[in-house]
This record gives sequence, structure tokens and C-alpha cells, in this order.
Amino acid sequence: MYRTHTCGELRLSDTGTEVILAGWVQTIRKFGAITFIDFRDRYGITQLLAGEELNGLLEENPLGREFVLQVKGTVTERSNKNPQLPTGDIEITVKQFTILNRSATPPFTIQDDTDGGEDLRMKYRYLDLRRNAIKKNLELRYAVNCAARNYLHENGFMDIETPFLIKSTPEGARDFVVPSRMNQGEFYALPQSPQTFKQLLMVSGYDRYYQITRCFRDEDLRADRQPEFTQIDCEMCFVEQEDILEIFEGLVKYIFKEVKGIDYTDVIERMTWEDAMWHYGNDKPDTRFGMKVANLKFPAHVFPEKTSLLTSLHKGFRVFDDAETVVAIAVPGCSEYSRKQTDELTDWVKRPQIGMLGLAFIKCNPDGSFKSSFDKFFPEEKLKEIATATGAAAGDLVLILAGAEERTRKAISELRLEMGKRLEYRKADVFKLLWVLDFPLFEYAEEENRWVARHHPFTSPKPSDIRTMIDHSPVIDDAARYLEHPYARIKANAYDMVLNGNEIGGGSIRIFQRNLQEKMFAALGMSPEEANHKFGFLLGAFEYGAPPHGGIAFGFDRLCAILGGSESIRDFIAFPKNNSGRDVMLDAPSVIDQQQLDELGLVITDL
RNA sequence: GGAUCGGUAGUUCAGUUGGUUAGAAUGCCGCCCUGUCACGGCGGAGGUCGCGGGUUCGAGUCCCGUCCGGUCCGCCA
Repeated sequence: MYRTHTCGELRLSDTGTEVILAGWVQTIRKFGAITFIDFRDRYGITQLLAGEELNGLLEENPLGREFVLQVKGTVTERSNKNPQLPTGDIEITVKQFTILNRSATPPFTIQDDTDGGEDLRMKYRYLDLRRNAIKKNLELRYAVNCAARNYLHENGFMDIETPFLIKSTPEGARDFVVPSRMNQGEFYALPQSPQTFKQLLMVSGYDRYYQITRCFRDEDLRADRQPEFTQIDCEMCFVEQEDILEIFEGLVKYIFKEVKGIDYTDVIERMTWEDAMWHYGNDKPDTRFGMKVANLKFPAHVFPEKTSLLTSLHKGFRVFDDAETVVAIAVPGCSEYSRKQTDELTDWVKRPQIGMLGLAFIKCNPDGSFKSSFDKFFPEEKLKEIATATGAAAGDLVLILAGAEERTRKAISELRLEMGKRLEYRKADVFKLLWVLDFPLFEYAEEENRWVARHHPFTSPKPSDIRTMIDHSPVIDDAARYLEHPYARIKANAYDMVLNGNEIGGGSIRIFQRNLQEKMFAALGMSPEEANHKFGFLLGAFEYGAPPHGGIAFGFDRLCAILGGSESIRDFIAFPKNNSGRDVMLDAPSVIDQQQLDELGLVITDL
């Protein structure tokens, strides 16, 4: 028997017990004749005390950090207790120890506050994973996984595995591709999601399916994006949007309860995509704080339902006069910003990533007066009018951006998030859920000169918009005015779940009739032959009694990261890839040898 | 594809307008220490300043190129 107890479980009540522990040496503190060792395993740290009688043995067998030991001894009450450790009231008086394995000195310290940089930690990920900080994240991940499975199981969902070697249908993200040895010149693709399989399962009558499964997308990475990532993938038959929202609100609330102990009792806010863009400049708004966007001027064809607050916006200030869009936010309590601070904010919006030409502001002074960066164009009562339109109170700072619609709206969204962060409105331990509904079905891809599915090509239009889709040709005469095409107005039966400004899940009610699906492929510029070649299996399945169905998929890694209070998903994945898609521990991807290439019938050129 | 920041001891970093022998902390090694838990004290070893080229009497420092890493934009149905 290697051990009788773990390093995390012994307490004062165990005093006197003879125990055997196995684990790793975290630190050694030699103190003259006696030696203290912090002894670690997955469950915690227990202090070992090696008395004088072991000094001879220790001299013959010097210990080092990360050595693996088996230790026999007695649980003893400490004379100096350590309240910071759960096991801090006791120590093990060592009678005998065995070195099970030695360790080289690790390249970084294996502690909560490690001295190791990102790169080094990834290269020695097996050491990094010993650290408590990463272990806690993986434990959280497992807890979310268990909670999701419990909830879905209780609600009649069935876990069905779907294949990883499938057919390449690059509609959206790039596929990862796997050459076939038995079918030379042909390739499998790794699934970007199990989308079509889960729809086929619905056709087969498995009316509640789920899978916590890996998905693969060959696109550039970010702190919150990996080439392979995990989804909680779900699909249901005979449901409407409302049924899905209800079931999966339940899932997320259950996860909050089980994993974080949080009773999320608030009604989850619902917002149309158009309102999200209008009020937040963003389709995944962070609703932990207000600071909503005030639309002072905007193009009518983008928001046909809205009327401009300032249609007669005072002329004479060219920055506003020449702009397609003028938007503003009122930043609470910042009217006393210095010149240096407003200059710094101006530089911030002029960064290439934001790309604004400048930043206008109005200081709503506590004494009720107004002072702006464009005073010579606007009398004070007009400044007051603008400030009122933004909802600013005395003491607030109104920040105004002007420019082309798309860029300016994105910029005000970024600025709002940045100010929210600076004012500490974006607390990692406050959780705010939101449904964003009624997304546009299509987006126009100017470089390809065709419509693309905003969600994916299996998403159904709102029933009221089906007529528009069938009656109109997707062809556009003037690409610059695509927003005026009827297709730009078609809304999808799609929904995203947003948590603290992050899209954590998205789904839709699917198309389940062959003719509508064919119309959709045609709208995306696919010929009938091409549609049949790529998705004939699905179109065929729709001919044999396909039920109405819909579903959703949650980004599992991202959900875990947010619940763990982190921006980066890497430390919630045991073996992640770096920014360039490399596994620096394995040093993958790598070249393969000539024999492998020959067997696959591949020739590498241009190297 | 683009922007930006970084690469100096095992590690994390500092290094002034270009100027003598490139520093600190930590880790590592040795000695001392019977109640530490970020132990402490004394001593020691440890460097091709990512790589290549250029400017200069002289380059860690300036210039060009290149490689690697971080963050972001594009991209990510």
C-alpha cells in the first residue's frame, strides 16, 4: 500500500494515528537539527517534521524540490499552528521515508504565484498543472461538466457521440483537414461543430440530444479562442424558441447553483439584436453596468425603426456635420478629468485597433455648467441639450465619437467597456446573463459579393420573413447599398446567451423542410449541384419525416473561464495551444517523415 | 494578412544621452541555525544581452533584416 491518507485530509482529530503518505516535496526548510517539509499532492499540503534521528538518512539521501516520497509517521499536534493551511494544526512526525523518484530542479517555482512566464509554463505544462491555481481551474471545469451532465440527464437528454472524421464543408470557418491513406487524394475534415449530425439525430427521433464535445476551427487565435475547443452541444425536437430559452436558462442557473453556489433568481433580460446594437453598439453587451449609448445622429437605413434624437443637430461643427454617425456615452463622476486624462482617452480611441480620428467631450460640471472640447461651435444651452440626451447628470463626463456608422458604433462600444473597466463596474464576481434575440439571418460579404449566413445556413428565418426570402432574389445590383436589400431585413430564429459581455452560447430553430433549406443554400450563392454535393445527405434526410427542431451550443471553455473570473481560457484547458496554434510542449505541428507522406500520396512543395 | 509590446543569469526583471569588469530579486550549491511555514544569517557558482548584418574608436543600448513569444484588428457560419 502506497498511502493510507492524502496530503489534504488529516486534522487535529487524527492526532496519534500512524499514517503513510505519498506525494511531492514542495519546499524544504532546514532548521538546524530538524527539517520541515511541505508535502504536496492533489488534495493539499501536509507538513512533515524530520527530527534529529533522521539527519543521517537525510545526509545520505539529500532531498530536493519535487522529489516523490513515501513517508511513514505519526500525526502530531503542532506547537506552532498555521491557520492558513487546512492541515495547519498537525504535522507528520516522520519515522521512515522512501524516495520513490528524484526530480531535476524545476525551471520555475511550483507555487500559486509562480515566477514562470507563460511560454515556459506551457513548455513544462505537466509541472504547471501541479500548481494550485491551475488545479482549481480544472476542478471548476470538471464541476461545470458534471453539473451540465446532471441537468441534461435529468431533463431527458441523451449523450450521443458523433464522428470526428467527417466531410469538409467550409461554410464559415476554415476546416482542419486530415488526409486519407486508403483514399489517396481525398481528405476528411474535423468538425467545426456536430451541427449536421445533431440535426440528423433529430430526424432519427432522438428528441433530446447533448454532447460535451470537441470542435475544431482553423482560424487565428486569441486569449479566448483555441483551434480545438469544447462545446456543450444540444438539440431538441418539437420545440419553439421559447422552449429552448426556458430549458437552457435552467441549465445555466443550475450550473451557477452547483458550481458557484449562486442562486440566480433574476429574470434573464432579453434584448433584440437591434436594441443591443442601438444601446450598446455591440451584439453581446455587458449589462453589469449602464452607460448606454446615446444616438445623436445615425443613418436611417441602419435603424429604420428609430428616430434621431437630434435631427436638427446644430450645424457648423464639421466633425459632427460630416459624420454618418454621432454617438455618446455619459461616464459617471468623471467631469473633473484633467487635460492629461482627456488627452489620454483621445489617444486611446485613436489607436489603430479603435481607429477614431478624435474624441469630443462635454464636462457636466457639478455646479450645473457645461464645458466642452468644441465650445466655439456650440453655445452652452446646446451642450446641455446633448448632455441631457445622453442621460448625463451633474459631475458626469460625456464622451462623443463621430464617424462612419460601423466603425464608430464599434468604437463607442469599446470605449464604453474600457470606461466600465476603469471605473471598476466589470467585477469578475458579478454575473449578469442576457439573451440576445432576432439576429439578422444574413450578412453581406462584400469581398465575396454574396450573402453569408450570420449564424449558419441551417438557421430558420422568422416565420414572418419566410415569404420575403422566397419572393426575392438574393442578387444585389449595388453592393454599396446592400443594407437596402430585403434580405438585410430578414430576421433569424436565432438566440445568443451572453454572460458579462461574452457570448457563452448560441443557437437557433433550424430549417427542417427541404425546399426552404434549398432556398437558403441558393440565397448563399450555392448552385443546386453544389448544395447537393456538400449537403445532399441533409437534404435527403429532410425528405423522410424531419421534425421541427432547434438547439443551442455553449462554449464550455469560455464559460468555465468566466465562472473562474478569468479572461483567458488557456488556464482552463489542461493542454492548450499557444497564439500561433502550436503545442509548445509537444512541439506540434511538426513535419512528418517521407514514408508517411508516401503512404498518404502527399507531396510537399515550396518549403 | 496587419498593428503593437517584448526577448539580458535556471527564472522574473532593471540597465541612464552609445563609454571601464552587465546588475537586483528569486532559484541553485556550500556552511551555520531545534518551531519554520515567503524562515533567517554568511559565502559561492551562474551571461554568446534571441539570431544575422550595419553605423561607430566603441553597441545590451542606434539602424536594417530575421526568428520566437504576448495582446489586439482582420478572420472566427
